[in-house]
Amino acid sequence: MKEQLRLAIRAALDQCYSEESLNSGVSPDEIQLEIPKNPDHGDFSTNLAMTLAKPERKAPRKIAEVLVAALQGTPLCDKIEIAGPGFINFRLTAACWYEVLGQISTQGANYGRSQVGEGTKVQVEFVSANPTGPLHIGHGRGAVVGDAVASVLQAAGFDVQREYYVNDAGNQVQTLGRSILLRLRELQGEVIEFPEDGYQAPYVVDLATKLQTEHGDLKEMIENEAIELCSRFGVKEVLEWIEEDLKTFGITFDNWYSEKSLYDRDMVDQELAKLEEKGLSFKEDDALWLRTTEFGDDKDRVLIKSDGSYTYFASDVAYHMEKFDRGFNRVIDVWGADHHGYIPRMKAMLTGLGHPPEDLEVLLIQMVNLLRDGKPFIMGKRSGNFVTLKEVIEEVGRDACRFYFLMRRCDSQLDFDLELAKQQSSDNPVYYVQYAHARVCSINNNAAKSGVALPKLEDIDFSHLELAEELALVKQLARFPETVVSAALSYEPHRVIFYLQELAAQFHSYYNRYRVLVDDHATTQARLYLVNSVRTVLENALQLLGLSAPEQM
RNA sequence: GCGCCAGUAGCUCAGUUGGAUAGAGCAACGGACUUCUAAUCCGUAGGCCGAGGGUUCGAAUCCUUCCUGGCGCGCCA
Repeated sequence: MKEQLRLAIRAALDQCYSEESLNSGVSPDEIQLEIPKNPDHGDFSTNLAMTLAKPERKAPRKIAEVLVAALQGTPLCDKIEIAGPGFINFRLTAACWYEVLGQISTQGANYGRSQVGEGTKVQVEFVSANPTGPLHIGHGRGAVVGDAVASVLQAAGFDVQREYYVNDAGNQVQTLGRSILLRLRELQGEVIEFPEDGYQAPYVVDLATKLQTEHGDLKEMIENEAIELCSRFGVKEVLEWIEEDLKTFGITFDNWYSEKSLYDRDMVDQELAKLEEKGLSFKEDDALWLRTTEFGDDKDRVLIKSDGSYTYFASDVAYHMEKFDRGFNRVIDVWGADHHGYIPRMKAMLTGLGHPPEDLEVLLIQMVNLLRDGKPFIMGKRSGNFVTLKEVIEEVGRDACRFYFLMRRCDSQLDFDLELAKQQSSDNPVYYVQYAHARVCSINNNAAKSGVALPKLEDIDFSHLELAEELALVKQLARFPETVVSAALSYEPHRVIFYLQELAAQFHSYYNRYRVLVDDHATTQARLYLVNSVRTVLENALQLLGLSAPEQM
């Protein structure tokens, strides 16, 4: 709808130039068309005349007059007006709007999908929590946002892969192994002194218990081998927990990428060699450094320490280089905001390799402050005092939890109060939206009971949808596809949440004021058709965000 | 000290990427169920968009200097 109008405006502009009623010849790449806040200003509005004022050296309103004259006779519009400092306001014909209902019906579950991504290969890497303990609430936020960003990109026509990077090679994994081994000895009656920096949480004891039944007491093994076995066992077990928790949260990955496999395949050395070849790294004080300062970082960074071991950064560099080797045009990383200091060095690395820095987009997820009755929980894996994601989902519910995380922009902090989330669950916005969907289903049931079948497009007489509220609903439905596109291009899935709330509000209001099933058959059919279009869009949007669309509540 | 993010109604947050009179939910107050589900709707009230300066036809939005809160600044992961 918007695009058709845009084409008409461009044609009019060209016409003005060929008639020499305008002379600058300036043709903007994209004609800005916005939906005015004030409905009196029409369905769409453009500032074109104002942007042309300078090159044309004429008053904006004069230019607008010329453009409007050229636009007369377009079948799309009822009314074209010049307003304010030089806006041109368009009101589209009702017939034009009702075409949207036809589109929704023919496209069904695909309504809202588009091809603006043109199949560009995008990878979204998210969660990627260390496999040393269960996911907590902060991971949950990153998980939901990453998943929703991936979904929204898919809907906009990008070719998306979801990946989880498993840090199964570092010191943390060693620490987990040592912790398990100590707990194992403790189980066998030894008195041990558990170190400060070990994992103190009770789940480590669970892991030790399970290991004992599967592998025995490990008394025959030498210490290093025992730790290695404990590490591998722990990582495997914890990853299963993580995968399971994410699954109950509705999240699955296309690929689990092991850091250890990078070393096993010698990838780290190979990628580092490429950097050396390009003169991007250098040796100093027995260590190997990456020259990131040349590309905007404030310090050069160590890849290989003077003792010969690799830094975490080394495998990260290799990992990201390999992402592009795998053919992704764009790579999106979802990180906790506490890692923001790593962005400059990662971008520097890519720039050095000749990639534009925009090829890597890092979404920073701000912290979640978990509260209960207004009191903060102290988080921290080692202290053992944390609430797992699993517990939160069980307590608050999957849909409410996802909705809550998606409601705010990811770069603002979030207070998550468990008691509040539960207490407010009856007027939690997620139920508000889902209720709208359930209500349409209920109308359908009642229609069926009184023998009214769901009408087909060709049976509808749209002249029976003459109420202002009905037209407004159709306009809101028409906005869904562009909402998805803007959410995708800006990596902001919360836009879809706000869209859903607006659509549900409009529907509830309409529902309260008018009846769908009335005596007049033609009106009933038209309204039934309209509310089912609403239902389709609600369902598509909910599904896009991994939320359920219940038929009754 | 340097850097990143945030600061909008009493609270939690939106604000179409620079547009017209700054919006919603919760909380407060007043109304609406013999009619398709009241998990709903209608109405009232609530603002120095953290502060100052700048950019232009036009700023909550852009540039700058401060203030407040959070998070980073290792040959840790």
